[in-house]
Amino acid sequence: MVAAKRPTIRDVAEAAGVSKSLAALVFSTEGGVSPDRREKVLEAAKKLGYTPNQWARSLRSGSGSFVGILLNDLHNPLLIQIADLTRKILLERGQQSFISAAVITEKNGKRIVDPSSIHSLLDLRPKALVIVGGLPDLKPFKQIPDTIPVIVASSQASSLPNATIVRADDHEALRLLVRHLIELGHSKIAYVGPTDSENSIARRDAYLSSMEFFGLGDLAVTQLADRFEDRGYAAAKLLLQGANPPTAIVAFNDNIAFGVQSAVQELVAAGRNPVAVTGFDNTFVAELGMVSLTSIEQEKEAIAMKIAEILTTPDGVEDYRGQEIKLMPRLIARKSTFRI
Amino acid sequence: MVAAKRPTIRDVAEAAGVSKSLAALVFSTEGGVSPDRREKVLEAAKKLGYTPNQWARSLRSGSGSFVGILLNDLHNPLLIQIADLTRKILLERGQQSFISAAVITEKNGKRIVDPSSIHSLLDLRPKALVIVGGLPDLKPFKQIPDTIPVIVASSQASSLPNATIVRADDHEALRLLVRHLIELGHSKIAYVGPTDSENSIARRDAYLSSMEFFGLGDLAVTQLADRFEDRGYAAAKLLLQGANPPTAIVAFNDNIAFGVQSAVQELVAAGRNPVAVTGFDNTFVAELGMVSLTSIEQEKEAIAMKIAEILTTPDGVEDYRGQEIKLMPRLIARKSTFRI
DNA sequence: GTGAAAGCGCTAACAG
DNA sequence: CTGTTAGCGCTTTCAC
Repeated sequence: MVAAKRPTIRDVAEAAGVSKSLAALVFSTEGGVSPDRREKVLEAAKKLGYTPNQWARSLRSGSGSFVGILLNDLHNPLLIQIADLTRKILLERGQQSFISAAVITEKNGKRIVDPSSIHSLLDLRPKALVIVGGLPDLKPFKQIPDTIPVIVASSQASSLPNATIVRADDHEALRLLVRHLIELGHSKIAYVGPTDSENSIARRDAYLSSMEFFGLGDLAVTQLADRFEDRGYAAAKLLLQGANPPTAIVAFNDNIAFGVQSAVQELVAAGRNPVAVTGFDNTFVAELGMVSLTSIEQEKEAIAMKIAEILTTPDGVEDYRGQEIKLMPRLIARKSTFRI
Repeated sequence: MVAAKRPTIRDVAEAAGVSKSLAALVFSTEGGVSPDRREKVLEAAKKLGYTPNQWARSLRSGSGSFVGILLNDLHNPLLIQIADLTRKILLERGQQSFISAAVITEKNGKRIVDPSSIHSLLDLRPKALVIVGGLPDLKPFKQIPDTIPVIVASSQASSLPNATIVRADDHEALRLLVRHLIELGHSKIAYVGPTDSENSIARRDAYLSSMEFFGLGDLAVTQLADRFEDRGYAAAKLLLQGANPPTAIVAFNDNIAFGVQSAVQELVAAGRNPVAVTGFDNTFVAELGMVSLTSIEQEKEAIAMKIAEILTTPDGVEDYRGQEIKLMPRLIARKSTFRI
């Protein structure tokens, strides 16, 4: 709260005794200005605390020099970590980025999209856009002009045919989970999760085909649950109180798994045998000693690194346009899974 | 990915057969345009999918019509919730907002401030700025010009004398916690937390004065711990393995409390008596059945509501300038605290 | 190498 | 009520 107003290029030019355009040249090009004048301008800029207004810049030049990052769910620690890592790597490589969120999550977990914030970010004219995480429906992003490349992280995006997709291989992840449980002696392995999006349907299908793959197709059971803890809790109760209950439950994500864990914990307190539980995303909560949830690490660093690489390589965005990059997931075993 | 380019006011004007300025008038004022022409313009706008570019608008008019929200830690669920709630209420009241983050949190928890993103948001010329959450040092925000009002949520901000502060009353919160534990029969109540910021020092002091207030001043013990789970774990180990260990531990926040809980859990597994644990912030993790942590609810909705009220009331920002608004916190008792 | 002038998309102060 | 004009902060021809 100090300067009444940011200094403009004009202020700098005046202080340096040159024209506005010359001062501008100093900040936008390498050469073209005589060393002594360049020096003078930089000095004046420093004294005044001048930084170019990048928005005015992108307004004039049609496209800015920054990458826009759009976070689709502030409440999902996985997405936050991917976004933060991406930002950090880009920063290290000298690539400016600007992060924003288009989605407001309500207390009940309903996500409302604010289309004007998508507009707003686009109006800033990013040179590329990174969309982190999925939505039940990615249609709001169809308004993105073809001229700006899009990278989608950790989600499918069939409605965005030109986008580059970087995400973990769900089929491989589910195979890891099912195999892990089988190795621990389980066979009655159930699945709990939503089917409200491309992502969630694909993951459930991956569960089914993994069960099939390991010869357990007949034992496959799926139970619907929205992506929140209490829904996982309810779904698990349903499964475990039914006839022929599973000995292991694979949850769509960590959040749902936490609910499943609560349900299991209650039943154990009532004298029942424990049930193995697995999550997905390996959020920081899964790691907590009190929770200790076996989960799937989506290799957030690798995802972030890949995104940064695409964005900072010449022609990177061109080369990967429309492609889907699947990264190997990793299983993190914790106390929630055990030998039967 | 459809339109090659966003339509401008010119395109609309042309399509409607009027001048650019007349078309502009339709979007910026209520009256001043004849009904039939207004109709024509709106129709053309709809057909072309035109939306005003608000950044060009704020560039020209010196100040935009939106409120900037700056999130200081994407990894703190409390701050996210406050930000999201604020956004939602503002949206309902027709007040545009634009959210961004100036801080990148590294894996080890270190927070690095990207000053250029503060610049960037300021260059957008928000009509007001909401800073959600604190930092070890709020100095990077000193660059905010006096002309734009600042509201700080859930943090102190003595370095920003003109800012309005909306936060929970820490003294009251600590009084609630200590009293709760005393009522459960505890007296050896220790405190674990950092002292790396105004906030954290104030909270520790609030603990000390609460202990004093209840006549337990001689039993007060504080143990330093950075704001991360593993630091809480280590600090708790230290406390509990020392001579005359506490029967209850008050943690600076939920995150640290989770670590404390892990340490307690381990000792219980080894045959020791359980120790009561309390957190602060009532994040969604505290609520999980596996965790069930007694915590302090900062009344996020009340905070968000107050912020929205200040921002949407005429002269609201003026009336509250430089003031600190303390809201009553609420204790949420869960299984982590019990009768001794 | 340097400066003048035009213009990004918009608004605000004018004149018709 | 309508249209013209100038200009936000910047870049980018284009002459000098």
